[in-house]
Amino acid sequence: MSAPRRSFTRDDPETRRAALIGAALDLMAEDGPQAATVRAIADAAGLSQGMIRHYFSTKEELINAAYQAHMEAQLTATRASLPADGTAMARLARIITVSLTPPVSDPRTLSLWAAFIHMIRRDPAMRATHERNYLRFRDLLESLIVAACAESGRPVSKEEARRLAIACNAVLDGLWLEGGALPEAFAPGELEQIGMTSVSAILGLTLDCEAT
Amino acid sequence: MSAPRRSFTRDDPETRRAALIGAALDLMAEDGPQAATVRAIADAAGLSQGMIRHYFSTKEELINAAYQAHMEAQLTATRASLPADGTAMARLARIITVSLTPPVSDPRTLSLWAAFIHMIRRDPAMRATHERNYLRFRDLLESLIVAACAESGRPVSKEEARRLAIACNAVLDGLWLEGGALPEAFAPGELEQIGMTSVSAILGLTLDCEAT
DNA sequence: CCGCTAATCATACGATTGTATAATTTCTCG
DNA sequence: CGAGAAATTATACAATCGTATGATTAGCGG
Repeated sequence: MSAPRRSFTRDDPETRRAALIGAALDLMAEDGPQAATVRAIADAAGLSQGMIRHYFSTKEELINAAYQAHMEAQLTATRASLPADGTAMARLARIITVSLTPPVSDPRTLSLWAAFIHMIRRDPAMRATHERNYLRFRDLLESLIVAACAESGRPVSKEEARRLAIACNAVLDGLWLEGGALPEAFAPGELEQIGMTSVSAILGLTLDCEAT
Repeated sequence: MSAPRRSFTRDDPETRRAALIGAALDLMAEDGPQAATVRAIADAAGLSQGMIRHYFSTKEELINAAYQAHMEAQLTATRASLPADGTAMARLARIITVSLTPPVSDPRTLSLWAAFIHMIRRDPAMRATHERNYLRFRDLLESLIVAACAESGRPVSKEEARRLAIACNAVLDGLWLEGGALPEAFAPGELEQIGMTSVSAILGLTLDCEAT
């Protein structure tokens, strides 16, 4: 006589995949990549460990899907937060704020990014995903920069736009990195303010910190 | 009748520790933290796996020592590359170049940093090591900024110096990160040039790219 | 309402992990 | 030059890893 097998309900494959992906991301963000074992992931998703290989042909495939989902969500959230109307300057200011506040900028996101770096370096598919999303964000930033500069009567050349986008992106990345690694080393709002004035200085503009 | 045990020579404890640390760093940089198993580390160091627990009370202690050694080496190398004489502006320009070229800025270093980041978050000892080294570099940068600004007749307040140091450090970190993650996405010397002009813009100075 | 299919659970398996311990070799010192 | 201490190797061990497989149950079509 053995213990009864626990009951369960069937669910949509898409829902199950999303649950597994979410659990994997949570574990990697919280305790690093080595914490995301098949048992821990299944447990966190409230499923048995067999489900991972039922919905993904291998654990690595699940991790790849998780990375893709994470990057997609970040970029989509950033895009959605930008006001459709208003000045280009306001939109530029807004993307700076969004990039330097949770959920884009926080220890969890930084930890997650670090967890994926090695896979990015080795796996060509993940590398392609990374490059695509990085360039998409930088292009978005570059378009905002070009528009903001034009708005204030300072048109920039193509090469200059590229350099400015790389520079401003670096400021955001650097502040994002430092804020994520040492959250309490900075006063609330300090990183956003520094980001705002630094981008202003680099572009030769005056961004309003109050801009939404 | 069994195979003869392989011969060995005794060595200085410091040399052995350095060999194990170096092997651990190599493995983590190349294939990620999960590749740095006790067997792989000992193998790469040309020793048997027992040596790890003979020289370190646990594997985690070895990893901590490796992180400390890595950070120390980076900061020391950066410091050593700065000219003792010359203008403060030249020294500032120099630290930008050093921070954005190998061996400080390359995929290996980025990979290594990523491997350590989640340990930094969880382990208080590693967190302290990180915070100490990060602030030491930022203080160095800040002192150079203050000196360079004073040199050009623009004294800065204490609070302004802190903000400028954070901003310039962010530029360097961001370019370091992007260059490490996508090395071939940038032309040779491009990141250094962008770093130089960005820092110049943030500080309101004119740094010479030719400065040694 | 019943049986069939597939989703789900449970468990097993070999490989690998960090750690512990025993067996050996090297070197130092009287 | 020979014995004792320390360094080093080799092996064992329990835990855990990703994967594989078989048993069971939920939900749907007849």
